[in-house]
Parts: sequence; C-alpha cells; structure tokens
Amino acid sequence: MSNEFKDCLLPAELSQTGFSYTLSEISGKYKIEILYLLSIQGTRRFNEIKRTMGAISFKSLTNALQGLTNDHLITRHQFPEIPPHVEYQLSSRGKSLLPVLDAICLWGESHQPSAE
Amino acid sequence: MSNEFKDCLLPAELSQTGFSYTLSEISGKYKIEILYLLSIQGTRRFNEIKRTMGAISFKSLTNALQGLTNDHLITRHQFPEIPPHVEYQLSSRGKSLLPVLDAICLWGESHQPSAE
DNA sequence: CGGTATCCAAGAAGATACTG
DNA sequence: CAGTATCTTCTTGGATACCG
Repeated sequence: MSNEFKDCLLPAELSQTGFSYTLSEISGKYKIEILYLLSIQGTRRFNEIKRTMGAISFKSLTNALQGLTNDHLITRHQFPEIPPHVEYQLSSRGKSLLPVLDAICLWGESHQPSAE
Repeated sequence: MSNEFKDCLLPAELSQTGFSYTLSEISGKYKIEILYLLSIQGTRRFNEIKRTMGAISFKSLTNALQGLTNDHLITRHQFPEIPPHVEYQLSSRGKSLLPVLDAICLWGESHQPSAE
C-alpha cells in the first residue's frame, strides 16, 4: 500500500506529487461529474449532458467540456449537419480514470446516511 | 466492474448517487489535499499543515479543517496548554477514503507528463 | 499557537441575447 | 442544436488585525 506514513513531505512538495497532478485535471465544480456521467452513459450529446447535470448553465458546461477536451480526457465529435450534432465520450485517457471514479462512487454508496 | 453503460440515468438523478455524496464531502479547493497530506504524515499540527500546503491562508485552512471535522473525516485534538496545541489526524471514516486517495495518487503518478 | 472577525479582490457561475 | 458574447451576481479566498 502506498500510504505508509512518511515524515519527509516538505513544504510545497505536495504540489509535485502525482496526487496534485490528478487534481489539476479533474478539479472544478462539474468536471468529475461529467466524467462519471459519460462513464455510465457512454456517448452523449451536449444537451443530453446538460439535462442530466440538472442546474448547469450553457457556459459552465461549455467550459467544463472544453477543459476536459483540452486535457484529452474526453473526445468531441462534431457531425457536419444542420442542425449541429456534437457527441462527447470518454477518451482512452479518460477511461483510465475509471478506477478513480469507481472508488469515489463506492465510497459514497457505502457511506451516505440514507444508503438503501 | 460497476461501470457498464446504463442508459437509465435521468435528469437530476445524478445528484442522488453515492458519487455525488462523496463529492459533497471532499470537494473544495483544499479538502482532498489535506486528507492526502494527513494520510501520509499522520498526526499534524495546524501550522505544520499550513506550511506543507504552501500558499494557503489561515482562513482557508481553518475553513477546510472545520468542514472536514464536521463531516467526521478528521479528528481535532486540543491540548490544554499555553501556547495552544492542536493536532489533526484522519478519523476512521477518513481512513476509509484511502482507496479514493490512492486511486487519485496512482493515476497522477502514471499520467503526469514529467513522470520519471 | 491557533485561531476569529472584518474587509476586499478575484474568479466562478448564472442569465440573457445572439449566431452558424 | 450547440454553442459564443456580455453583463451581472455570488461565492472563495487573501490580507490584516486582534483574541484566548
């Protein structure tokens, strides 16, 4: 296990760990939820994601999707149609986050107060 | 694996999953990093945490620690001394998050660009 | 030492209108 | 349909001063 206690973590050293790198890519109010959503639902269109996310604005969803696309965690496929048709799905890099998403999901299922 | 595709996720239903419950407890700019820090370093005092976190203000650290304490993810032990002496460490509930923390750490180690 | 209280600035996010 | 642009609002977070 990688969590034996170490007393050697120096100031500012935390920011050099893989831990912080992961956070830099998935932190943000909606990013992780979008990744989770796509991990469950597969390929989804812009407005399908928006509806499932509930109270999210166009702008915030656009920002989150662009950030995830720039980090190559999801792929964006635009069909040359009128009206426009854009689909998002997890990239292979995004799919490599599944262990993280699963761990988060499992913890919540077993620790939320009103668990079934 | 809990990530077979399901097409049954309805609008607003995402917020009822264990996934969202986990996020509600660990989201925030510093919470996860503090949990990770304590998972590595064990018991730490307020200013030790502050130094390791680098650029964090008293107020933000106080807020994060109080939030984590209220959610019973860490414990706060105050020694009746002058000057004050307060120690923080993961609670058993907090330790149950170790799989999540480990997953985040492992992904970062294997995916950050400058990984050795 | 380990906070709290106050004020202020910066960034995130919502609402709305408009576009290809 | 899937955005962009703009404006406004609101939440976070930082700086500072003070307290037990």
